[in-house]
Amino acid sequence: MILDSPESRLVDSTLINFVSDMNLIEFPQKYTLGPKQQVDNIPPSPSDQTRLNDSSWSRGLENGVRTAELRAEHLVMGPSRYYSRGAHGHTKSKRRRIITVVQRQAANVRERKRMFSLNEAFDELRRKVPTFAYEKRLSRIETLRLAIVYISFMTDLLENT
DNA sequence: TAGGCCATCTGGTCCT
DNA sequence: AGGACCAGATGGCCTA
Repeated sequence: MILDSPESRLVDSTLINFVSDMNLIEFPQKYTLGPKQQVDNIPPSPSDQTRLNDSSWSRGLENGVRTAELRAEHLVMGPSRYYSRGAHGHTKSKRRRIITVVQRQAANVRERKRMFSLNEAFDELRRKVPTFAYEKRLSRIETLRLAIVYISFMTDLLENT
């Protein structure tokens, strides 16, 4: 967080104390980049333009493909259609929605895009909450909790000035 | 090695 | 009918 004006510097030092005092975040003993950053250098799949900035696209895709292969034996009742198993597998389902493999794949792509936009929002939120530069990347739950505390802190600050 | 975190797939439900 | 949203399941990666 870079702030230039005197007021901003005051707020900035306050924020540093705020972050230091917080018990919410457990600061790591080591501040080195983990091997996960190496994974981030894996080139994106050229076939999917929506995943250009997704760090774990490659391994996730491989994982997903394997998962899909494992489940295909149970879920695919034919060469090109998926059948719903119902809420508990054996109970009678209200509506059985039959979709084609193409529809299932399209739904998977939509879901990936949806999760990607969700993660973009998390990244934006990470940039808004104060952390030390050398701190490890906040997890999603840590980001949410820190944002809650940060908003409460700033609200109190405004009310008391 | 266990646990945390994450990406993805999947099917159910809701909404347009 | 089809898309959005959600939660459960699964497996990989990383760290203590």
